[in-house]
Amino acid sequence: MKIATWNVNSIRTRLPRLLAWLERRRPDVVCLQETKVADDQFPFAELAGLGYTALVAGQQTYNGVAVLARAGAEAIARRLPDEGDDAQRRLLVARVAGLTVMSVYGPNGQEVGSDKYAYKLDWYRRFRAFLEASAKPDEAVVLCGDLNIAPEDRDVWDPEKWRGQIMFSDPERAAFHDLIGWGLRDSLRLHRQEGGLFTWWDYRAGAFHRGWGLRIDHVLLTPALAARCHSVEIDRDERKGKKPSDHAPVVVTLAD
DNA sequence: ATGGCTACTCCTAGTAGA
Repeated sequence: MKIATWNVNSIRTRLPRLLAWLERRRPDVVCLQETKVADDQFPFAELAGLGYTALVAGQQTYNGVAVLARAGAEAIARRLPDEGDDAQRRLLVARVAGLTVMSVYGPNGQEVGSDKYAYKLDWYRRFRAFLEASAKPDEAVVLCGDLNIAPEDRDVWDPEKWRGQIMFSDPERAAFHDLIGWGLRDSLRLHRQEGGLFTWWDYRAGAFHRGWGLRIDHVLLTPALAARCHSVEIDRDERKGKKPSDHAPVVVTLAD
């Protein structure tokens, strides 16, 4: 079983690449972030053409998450419990093939010390409480998404330059480790220990070409699923070519 | 070559991303 996560940075702009990638990769479940589209404009028909049903929690212009599945899928939650109808769409929880799948788009935070940074830390506090209230570590839970946090020095192209900056500040890293502490494993680190494994590269200054990346997109697994995790791949090729997202997909393979 | 931002909007300038 293949489970993937990809921040597509607009599903409408990325649709040709997304469809080609789905045809080639054939993942069973895909968590998408930054779809940037209202639910009534989501490209359901194009995805159905490849055999995928889509659950969506979208909004116009900003944010927006989705779960694509080749099997039947049921939405469990589309926002945090304390949020209203006007909430930023950053969370979709689904039941798919006996798994609880969470597509998460963590807030960016803009700059350490800003209002958005405070929102980011508060969002993670509230998400952590939701996780604890709605799931158990001995269940089959897959937390996928663009968390906008690089957990460790080896996840950043230049740790000294990034230390204390947005996505790499100590409180953000603590928020990530607090998720791990609930009972999740960082799937990539089950298999790969080296640095330089990045999932995001800035569009500017030829960052991809120069290897200036961060690992901020993650697939976290509860122990029962970690034991079934064969491999984790970052599809760097999706960052190449015409009109790429600034994020690459991450694909996890689980034994059946 | 993997290339020097991109995508959005009550759209041509301002905001957000990370």
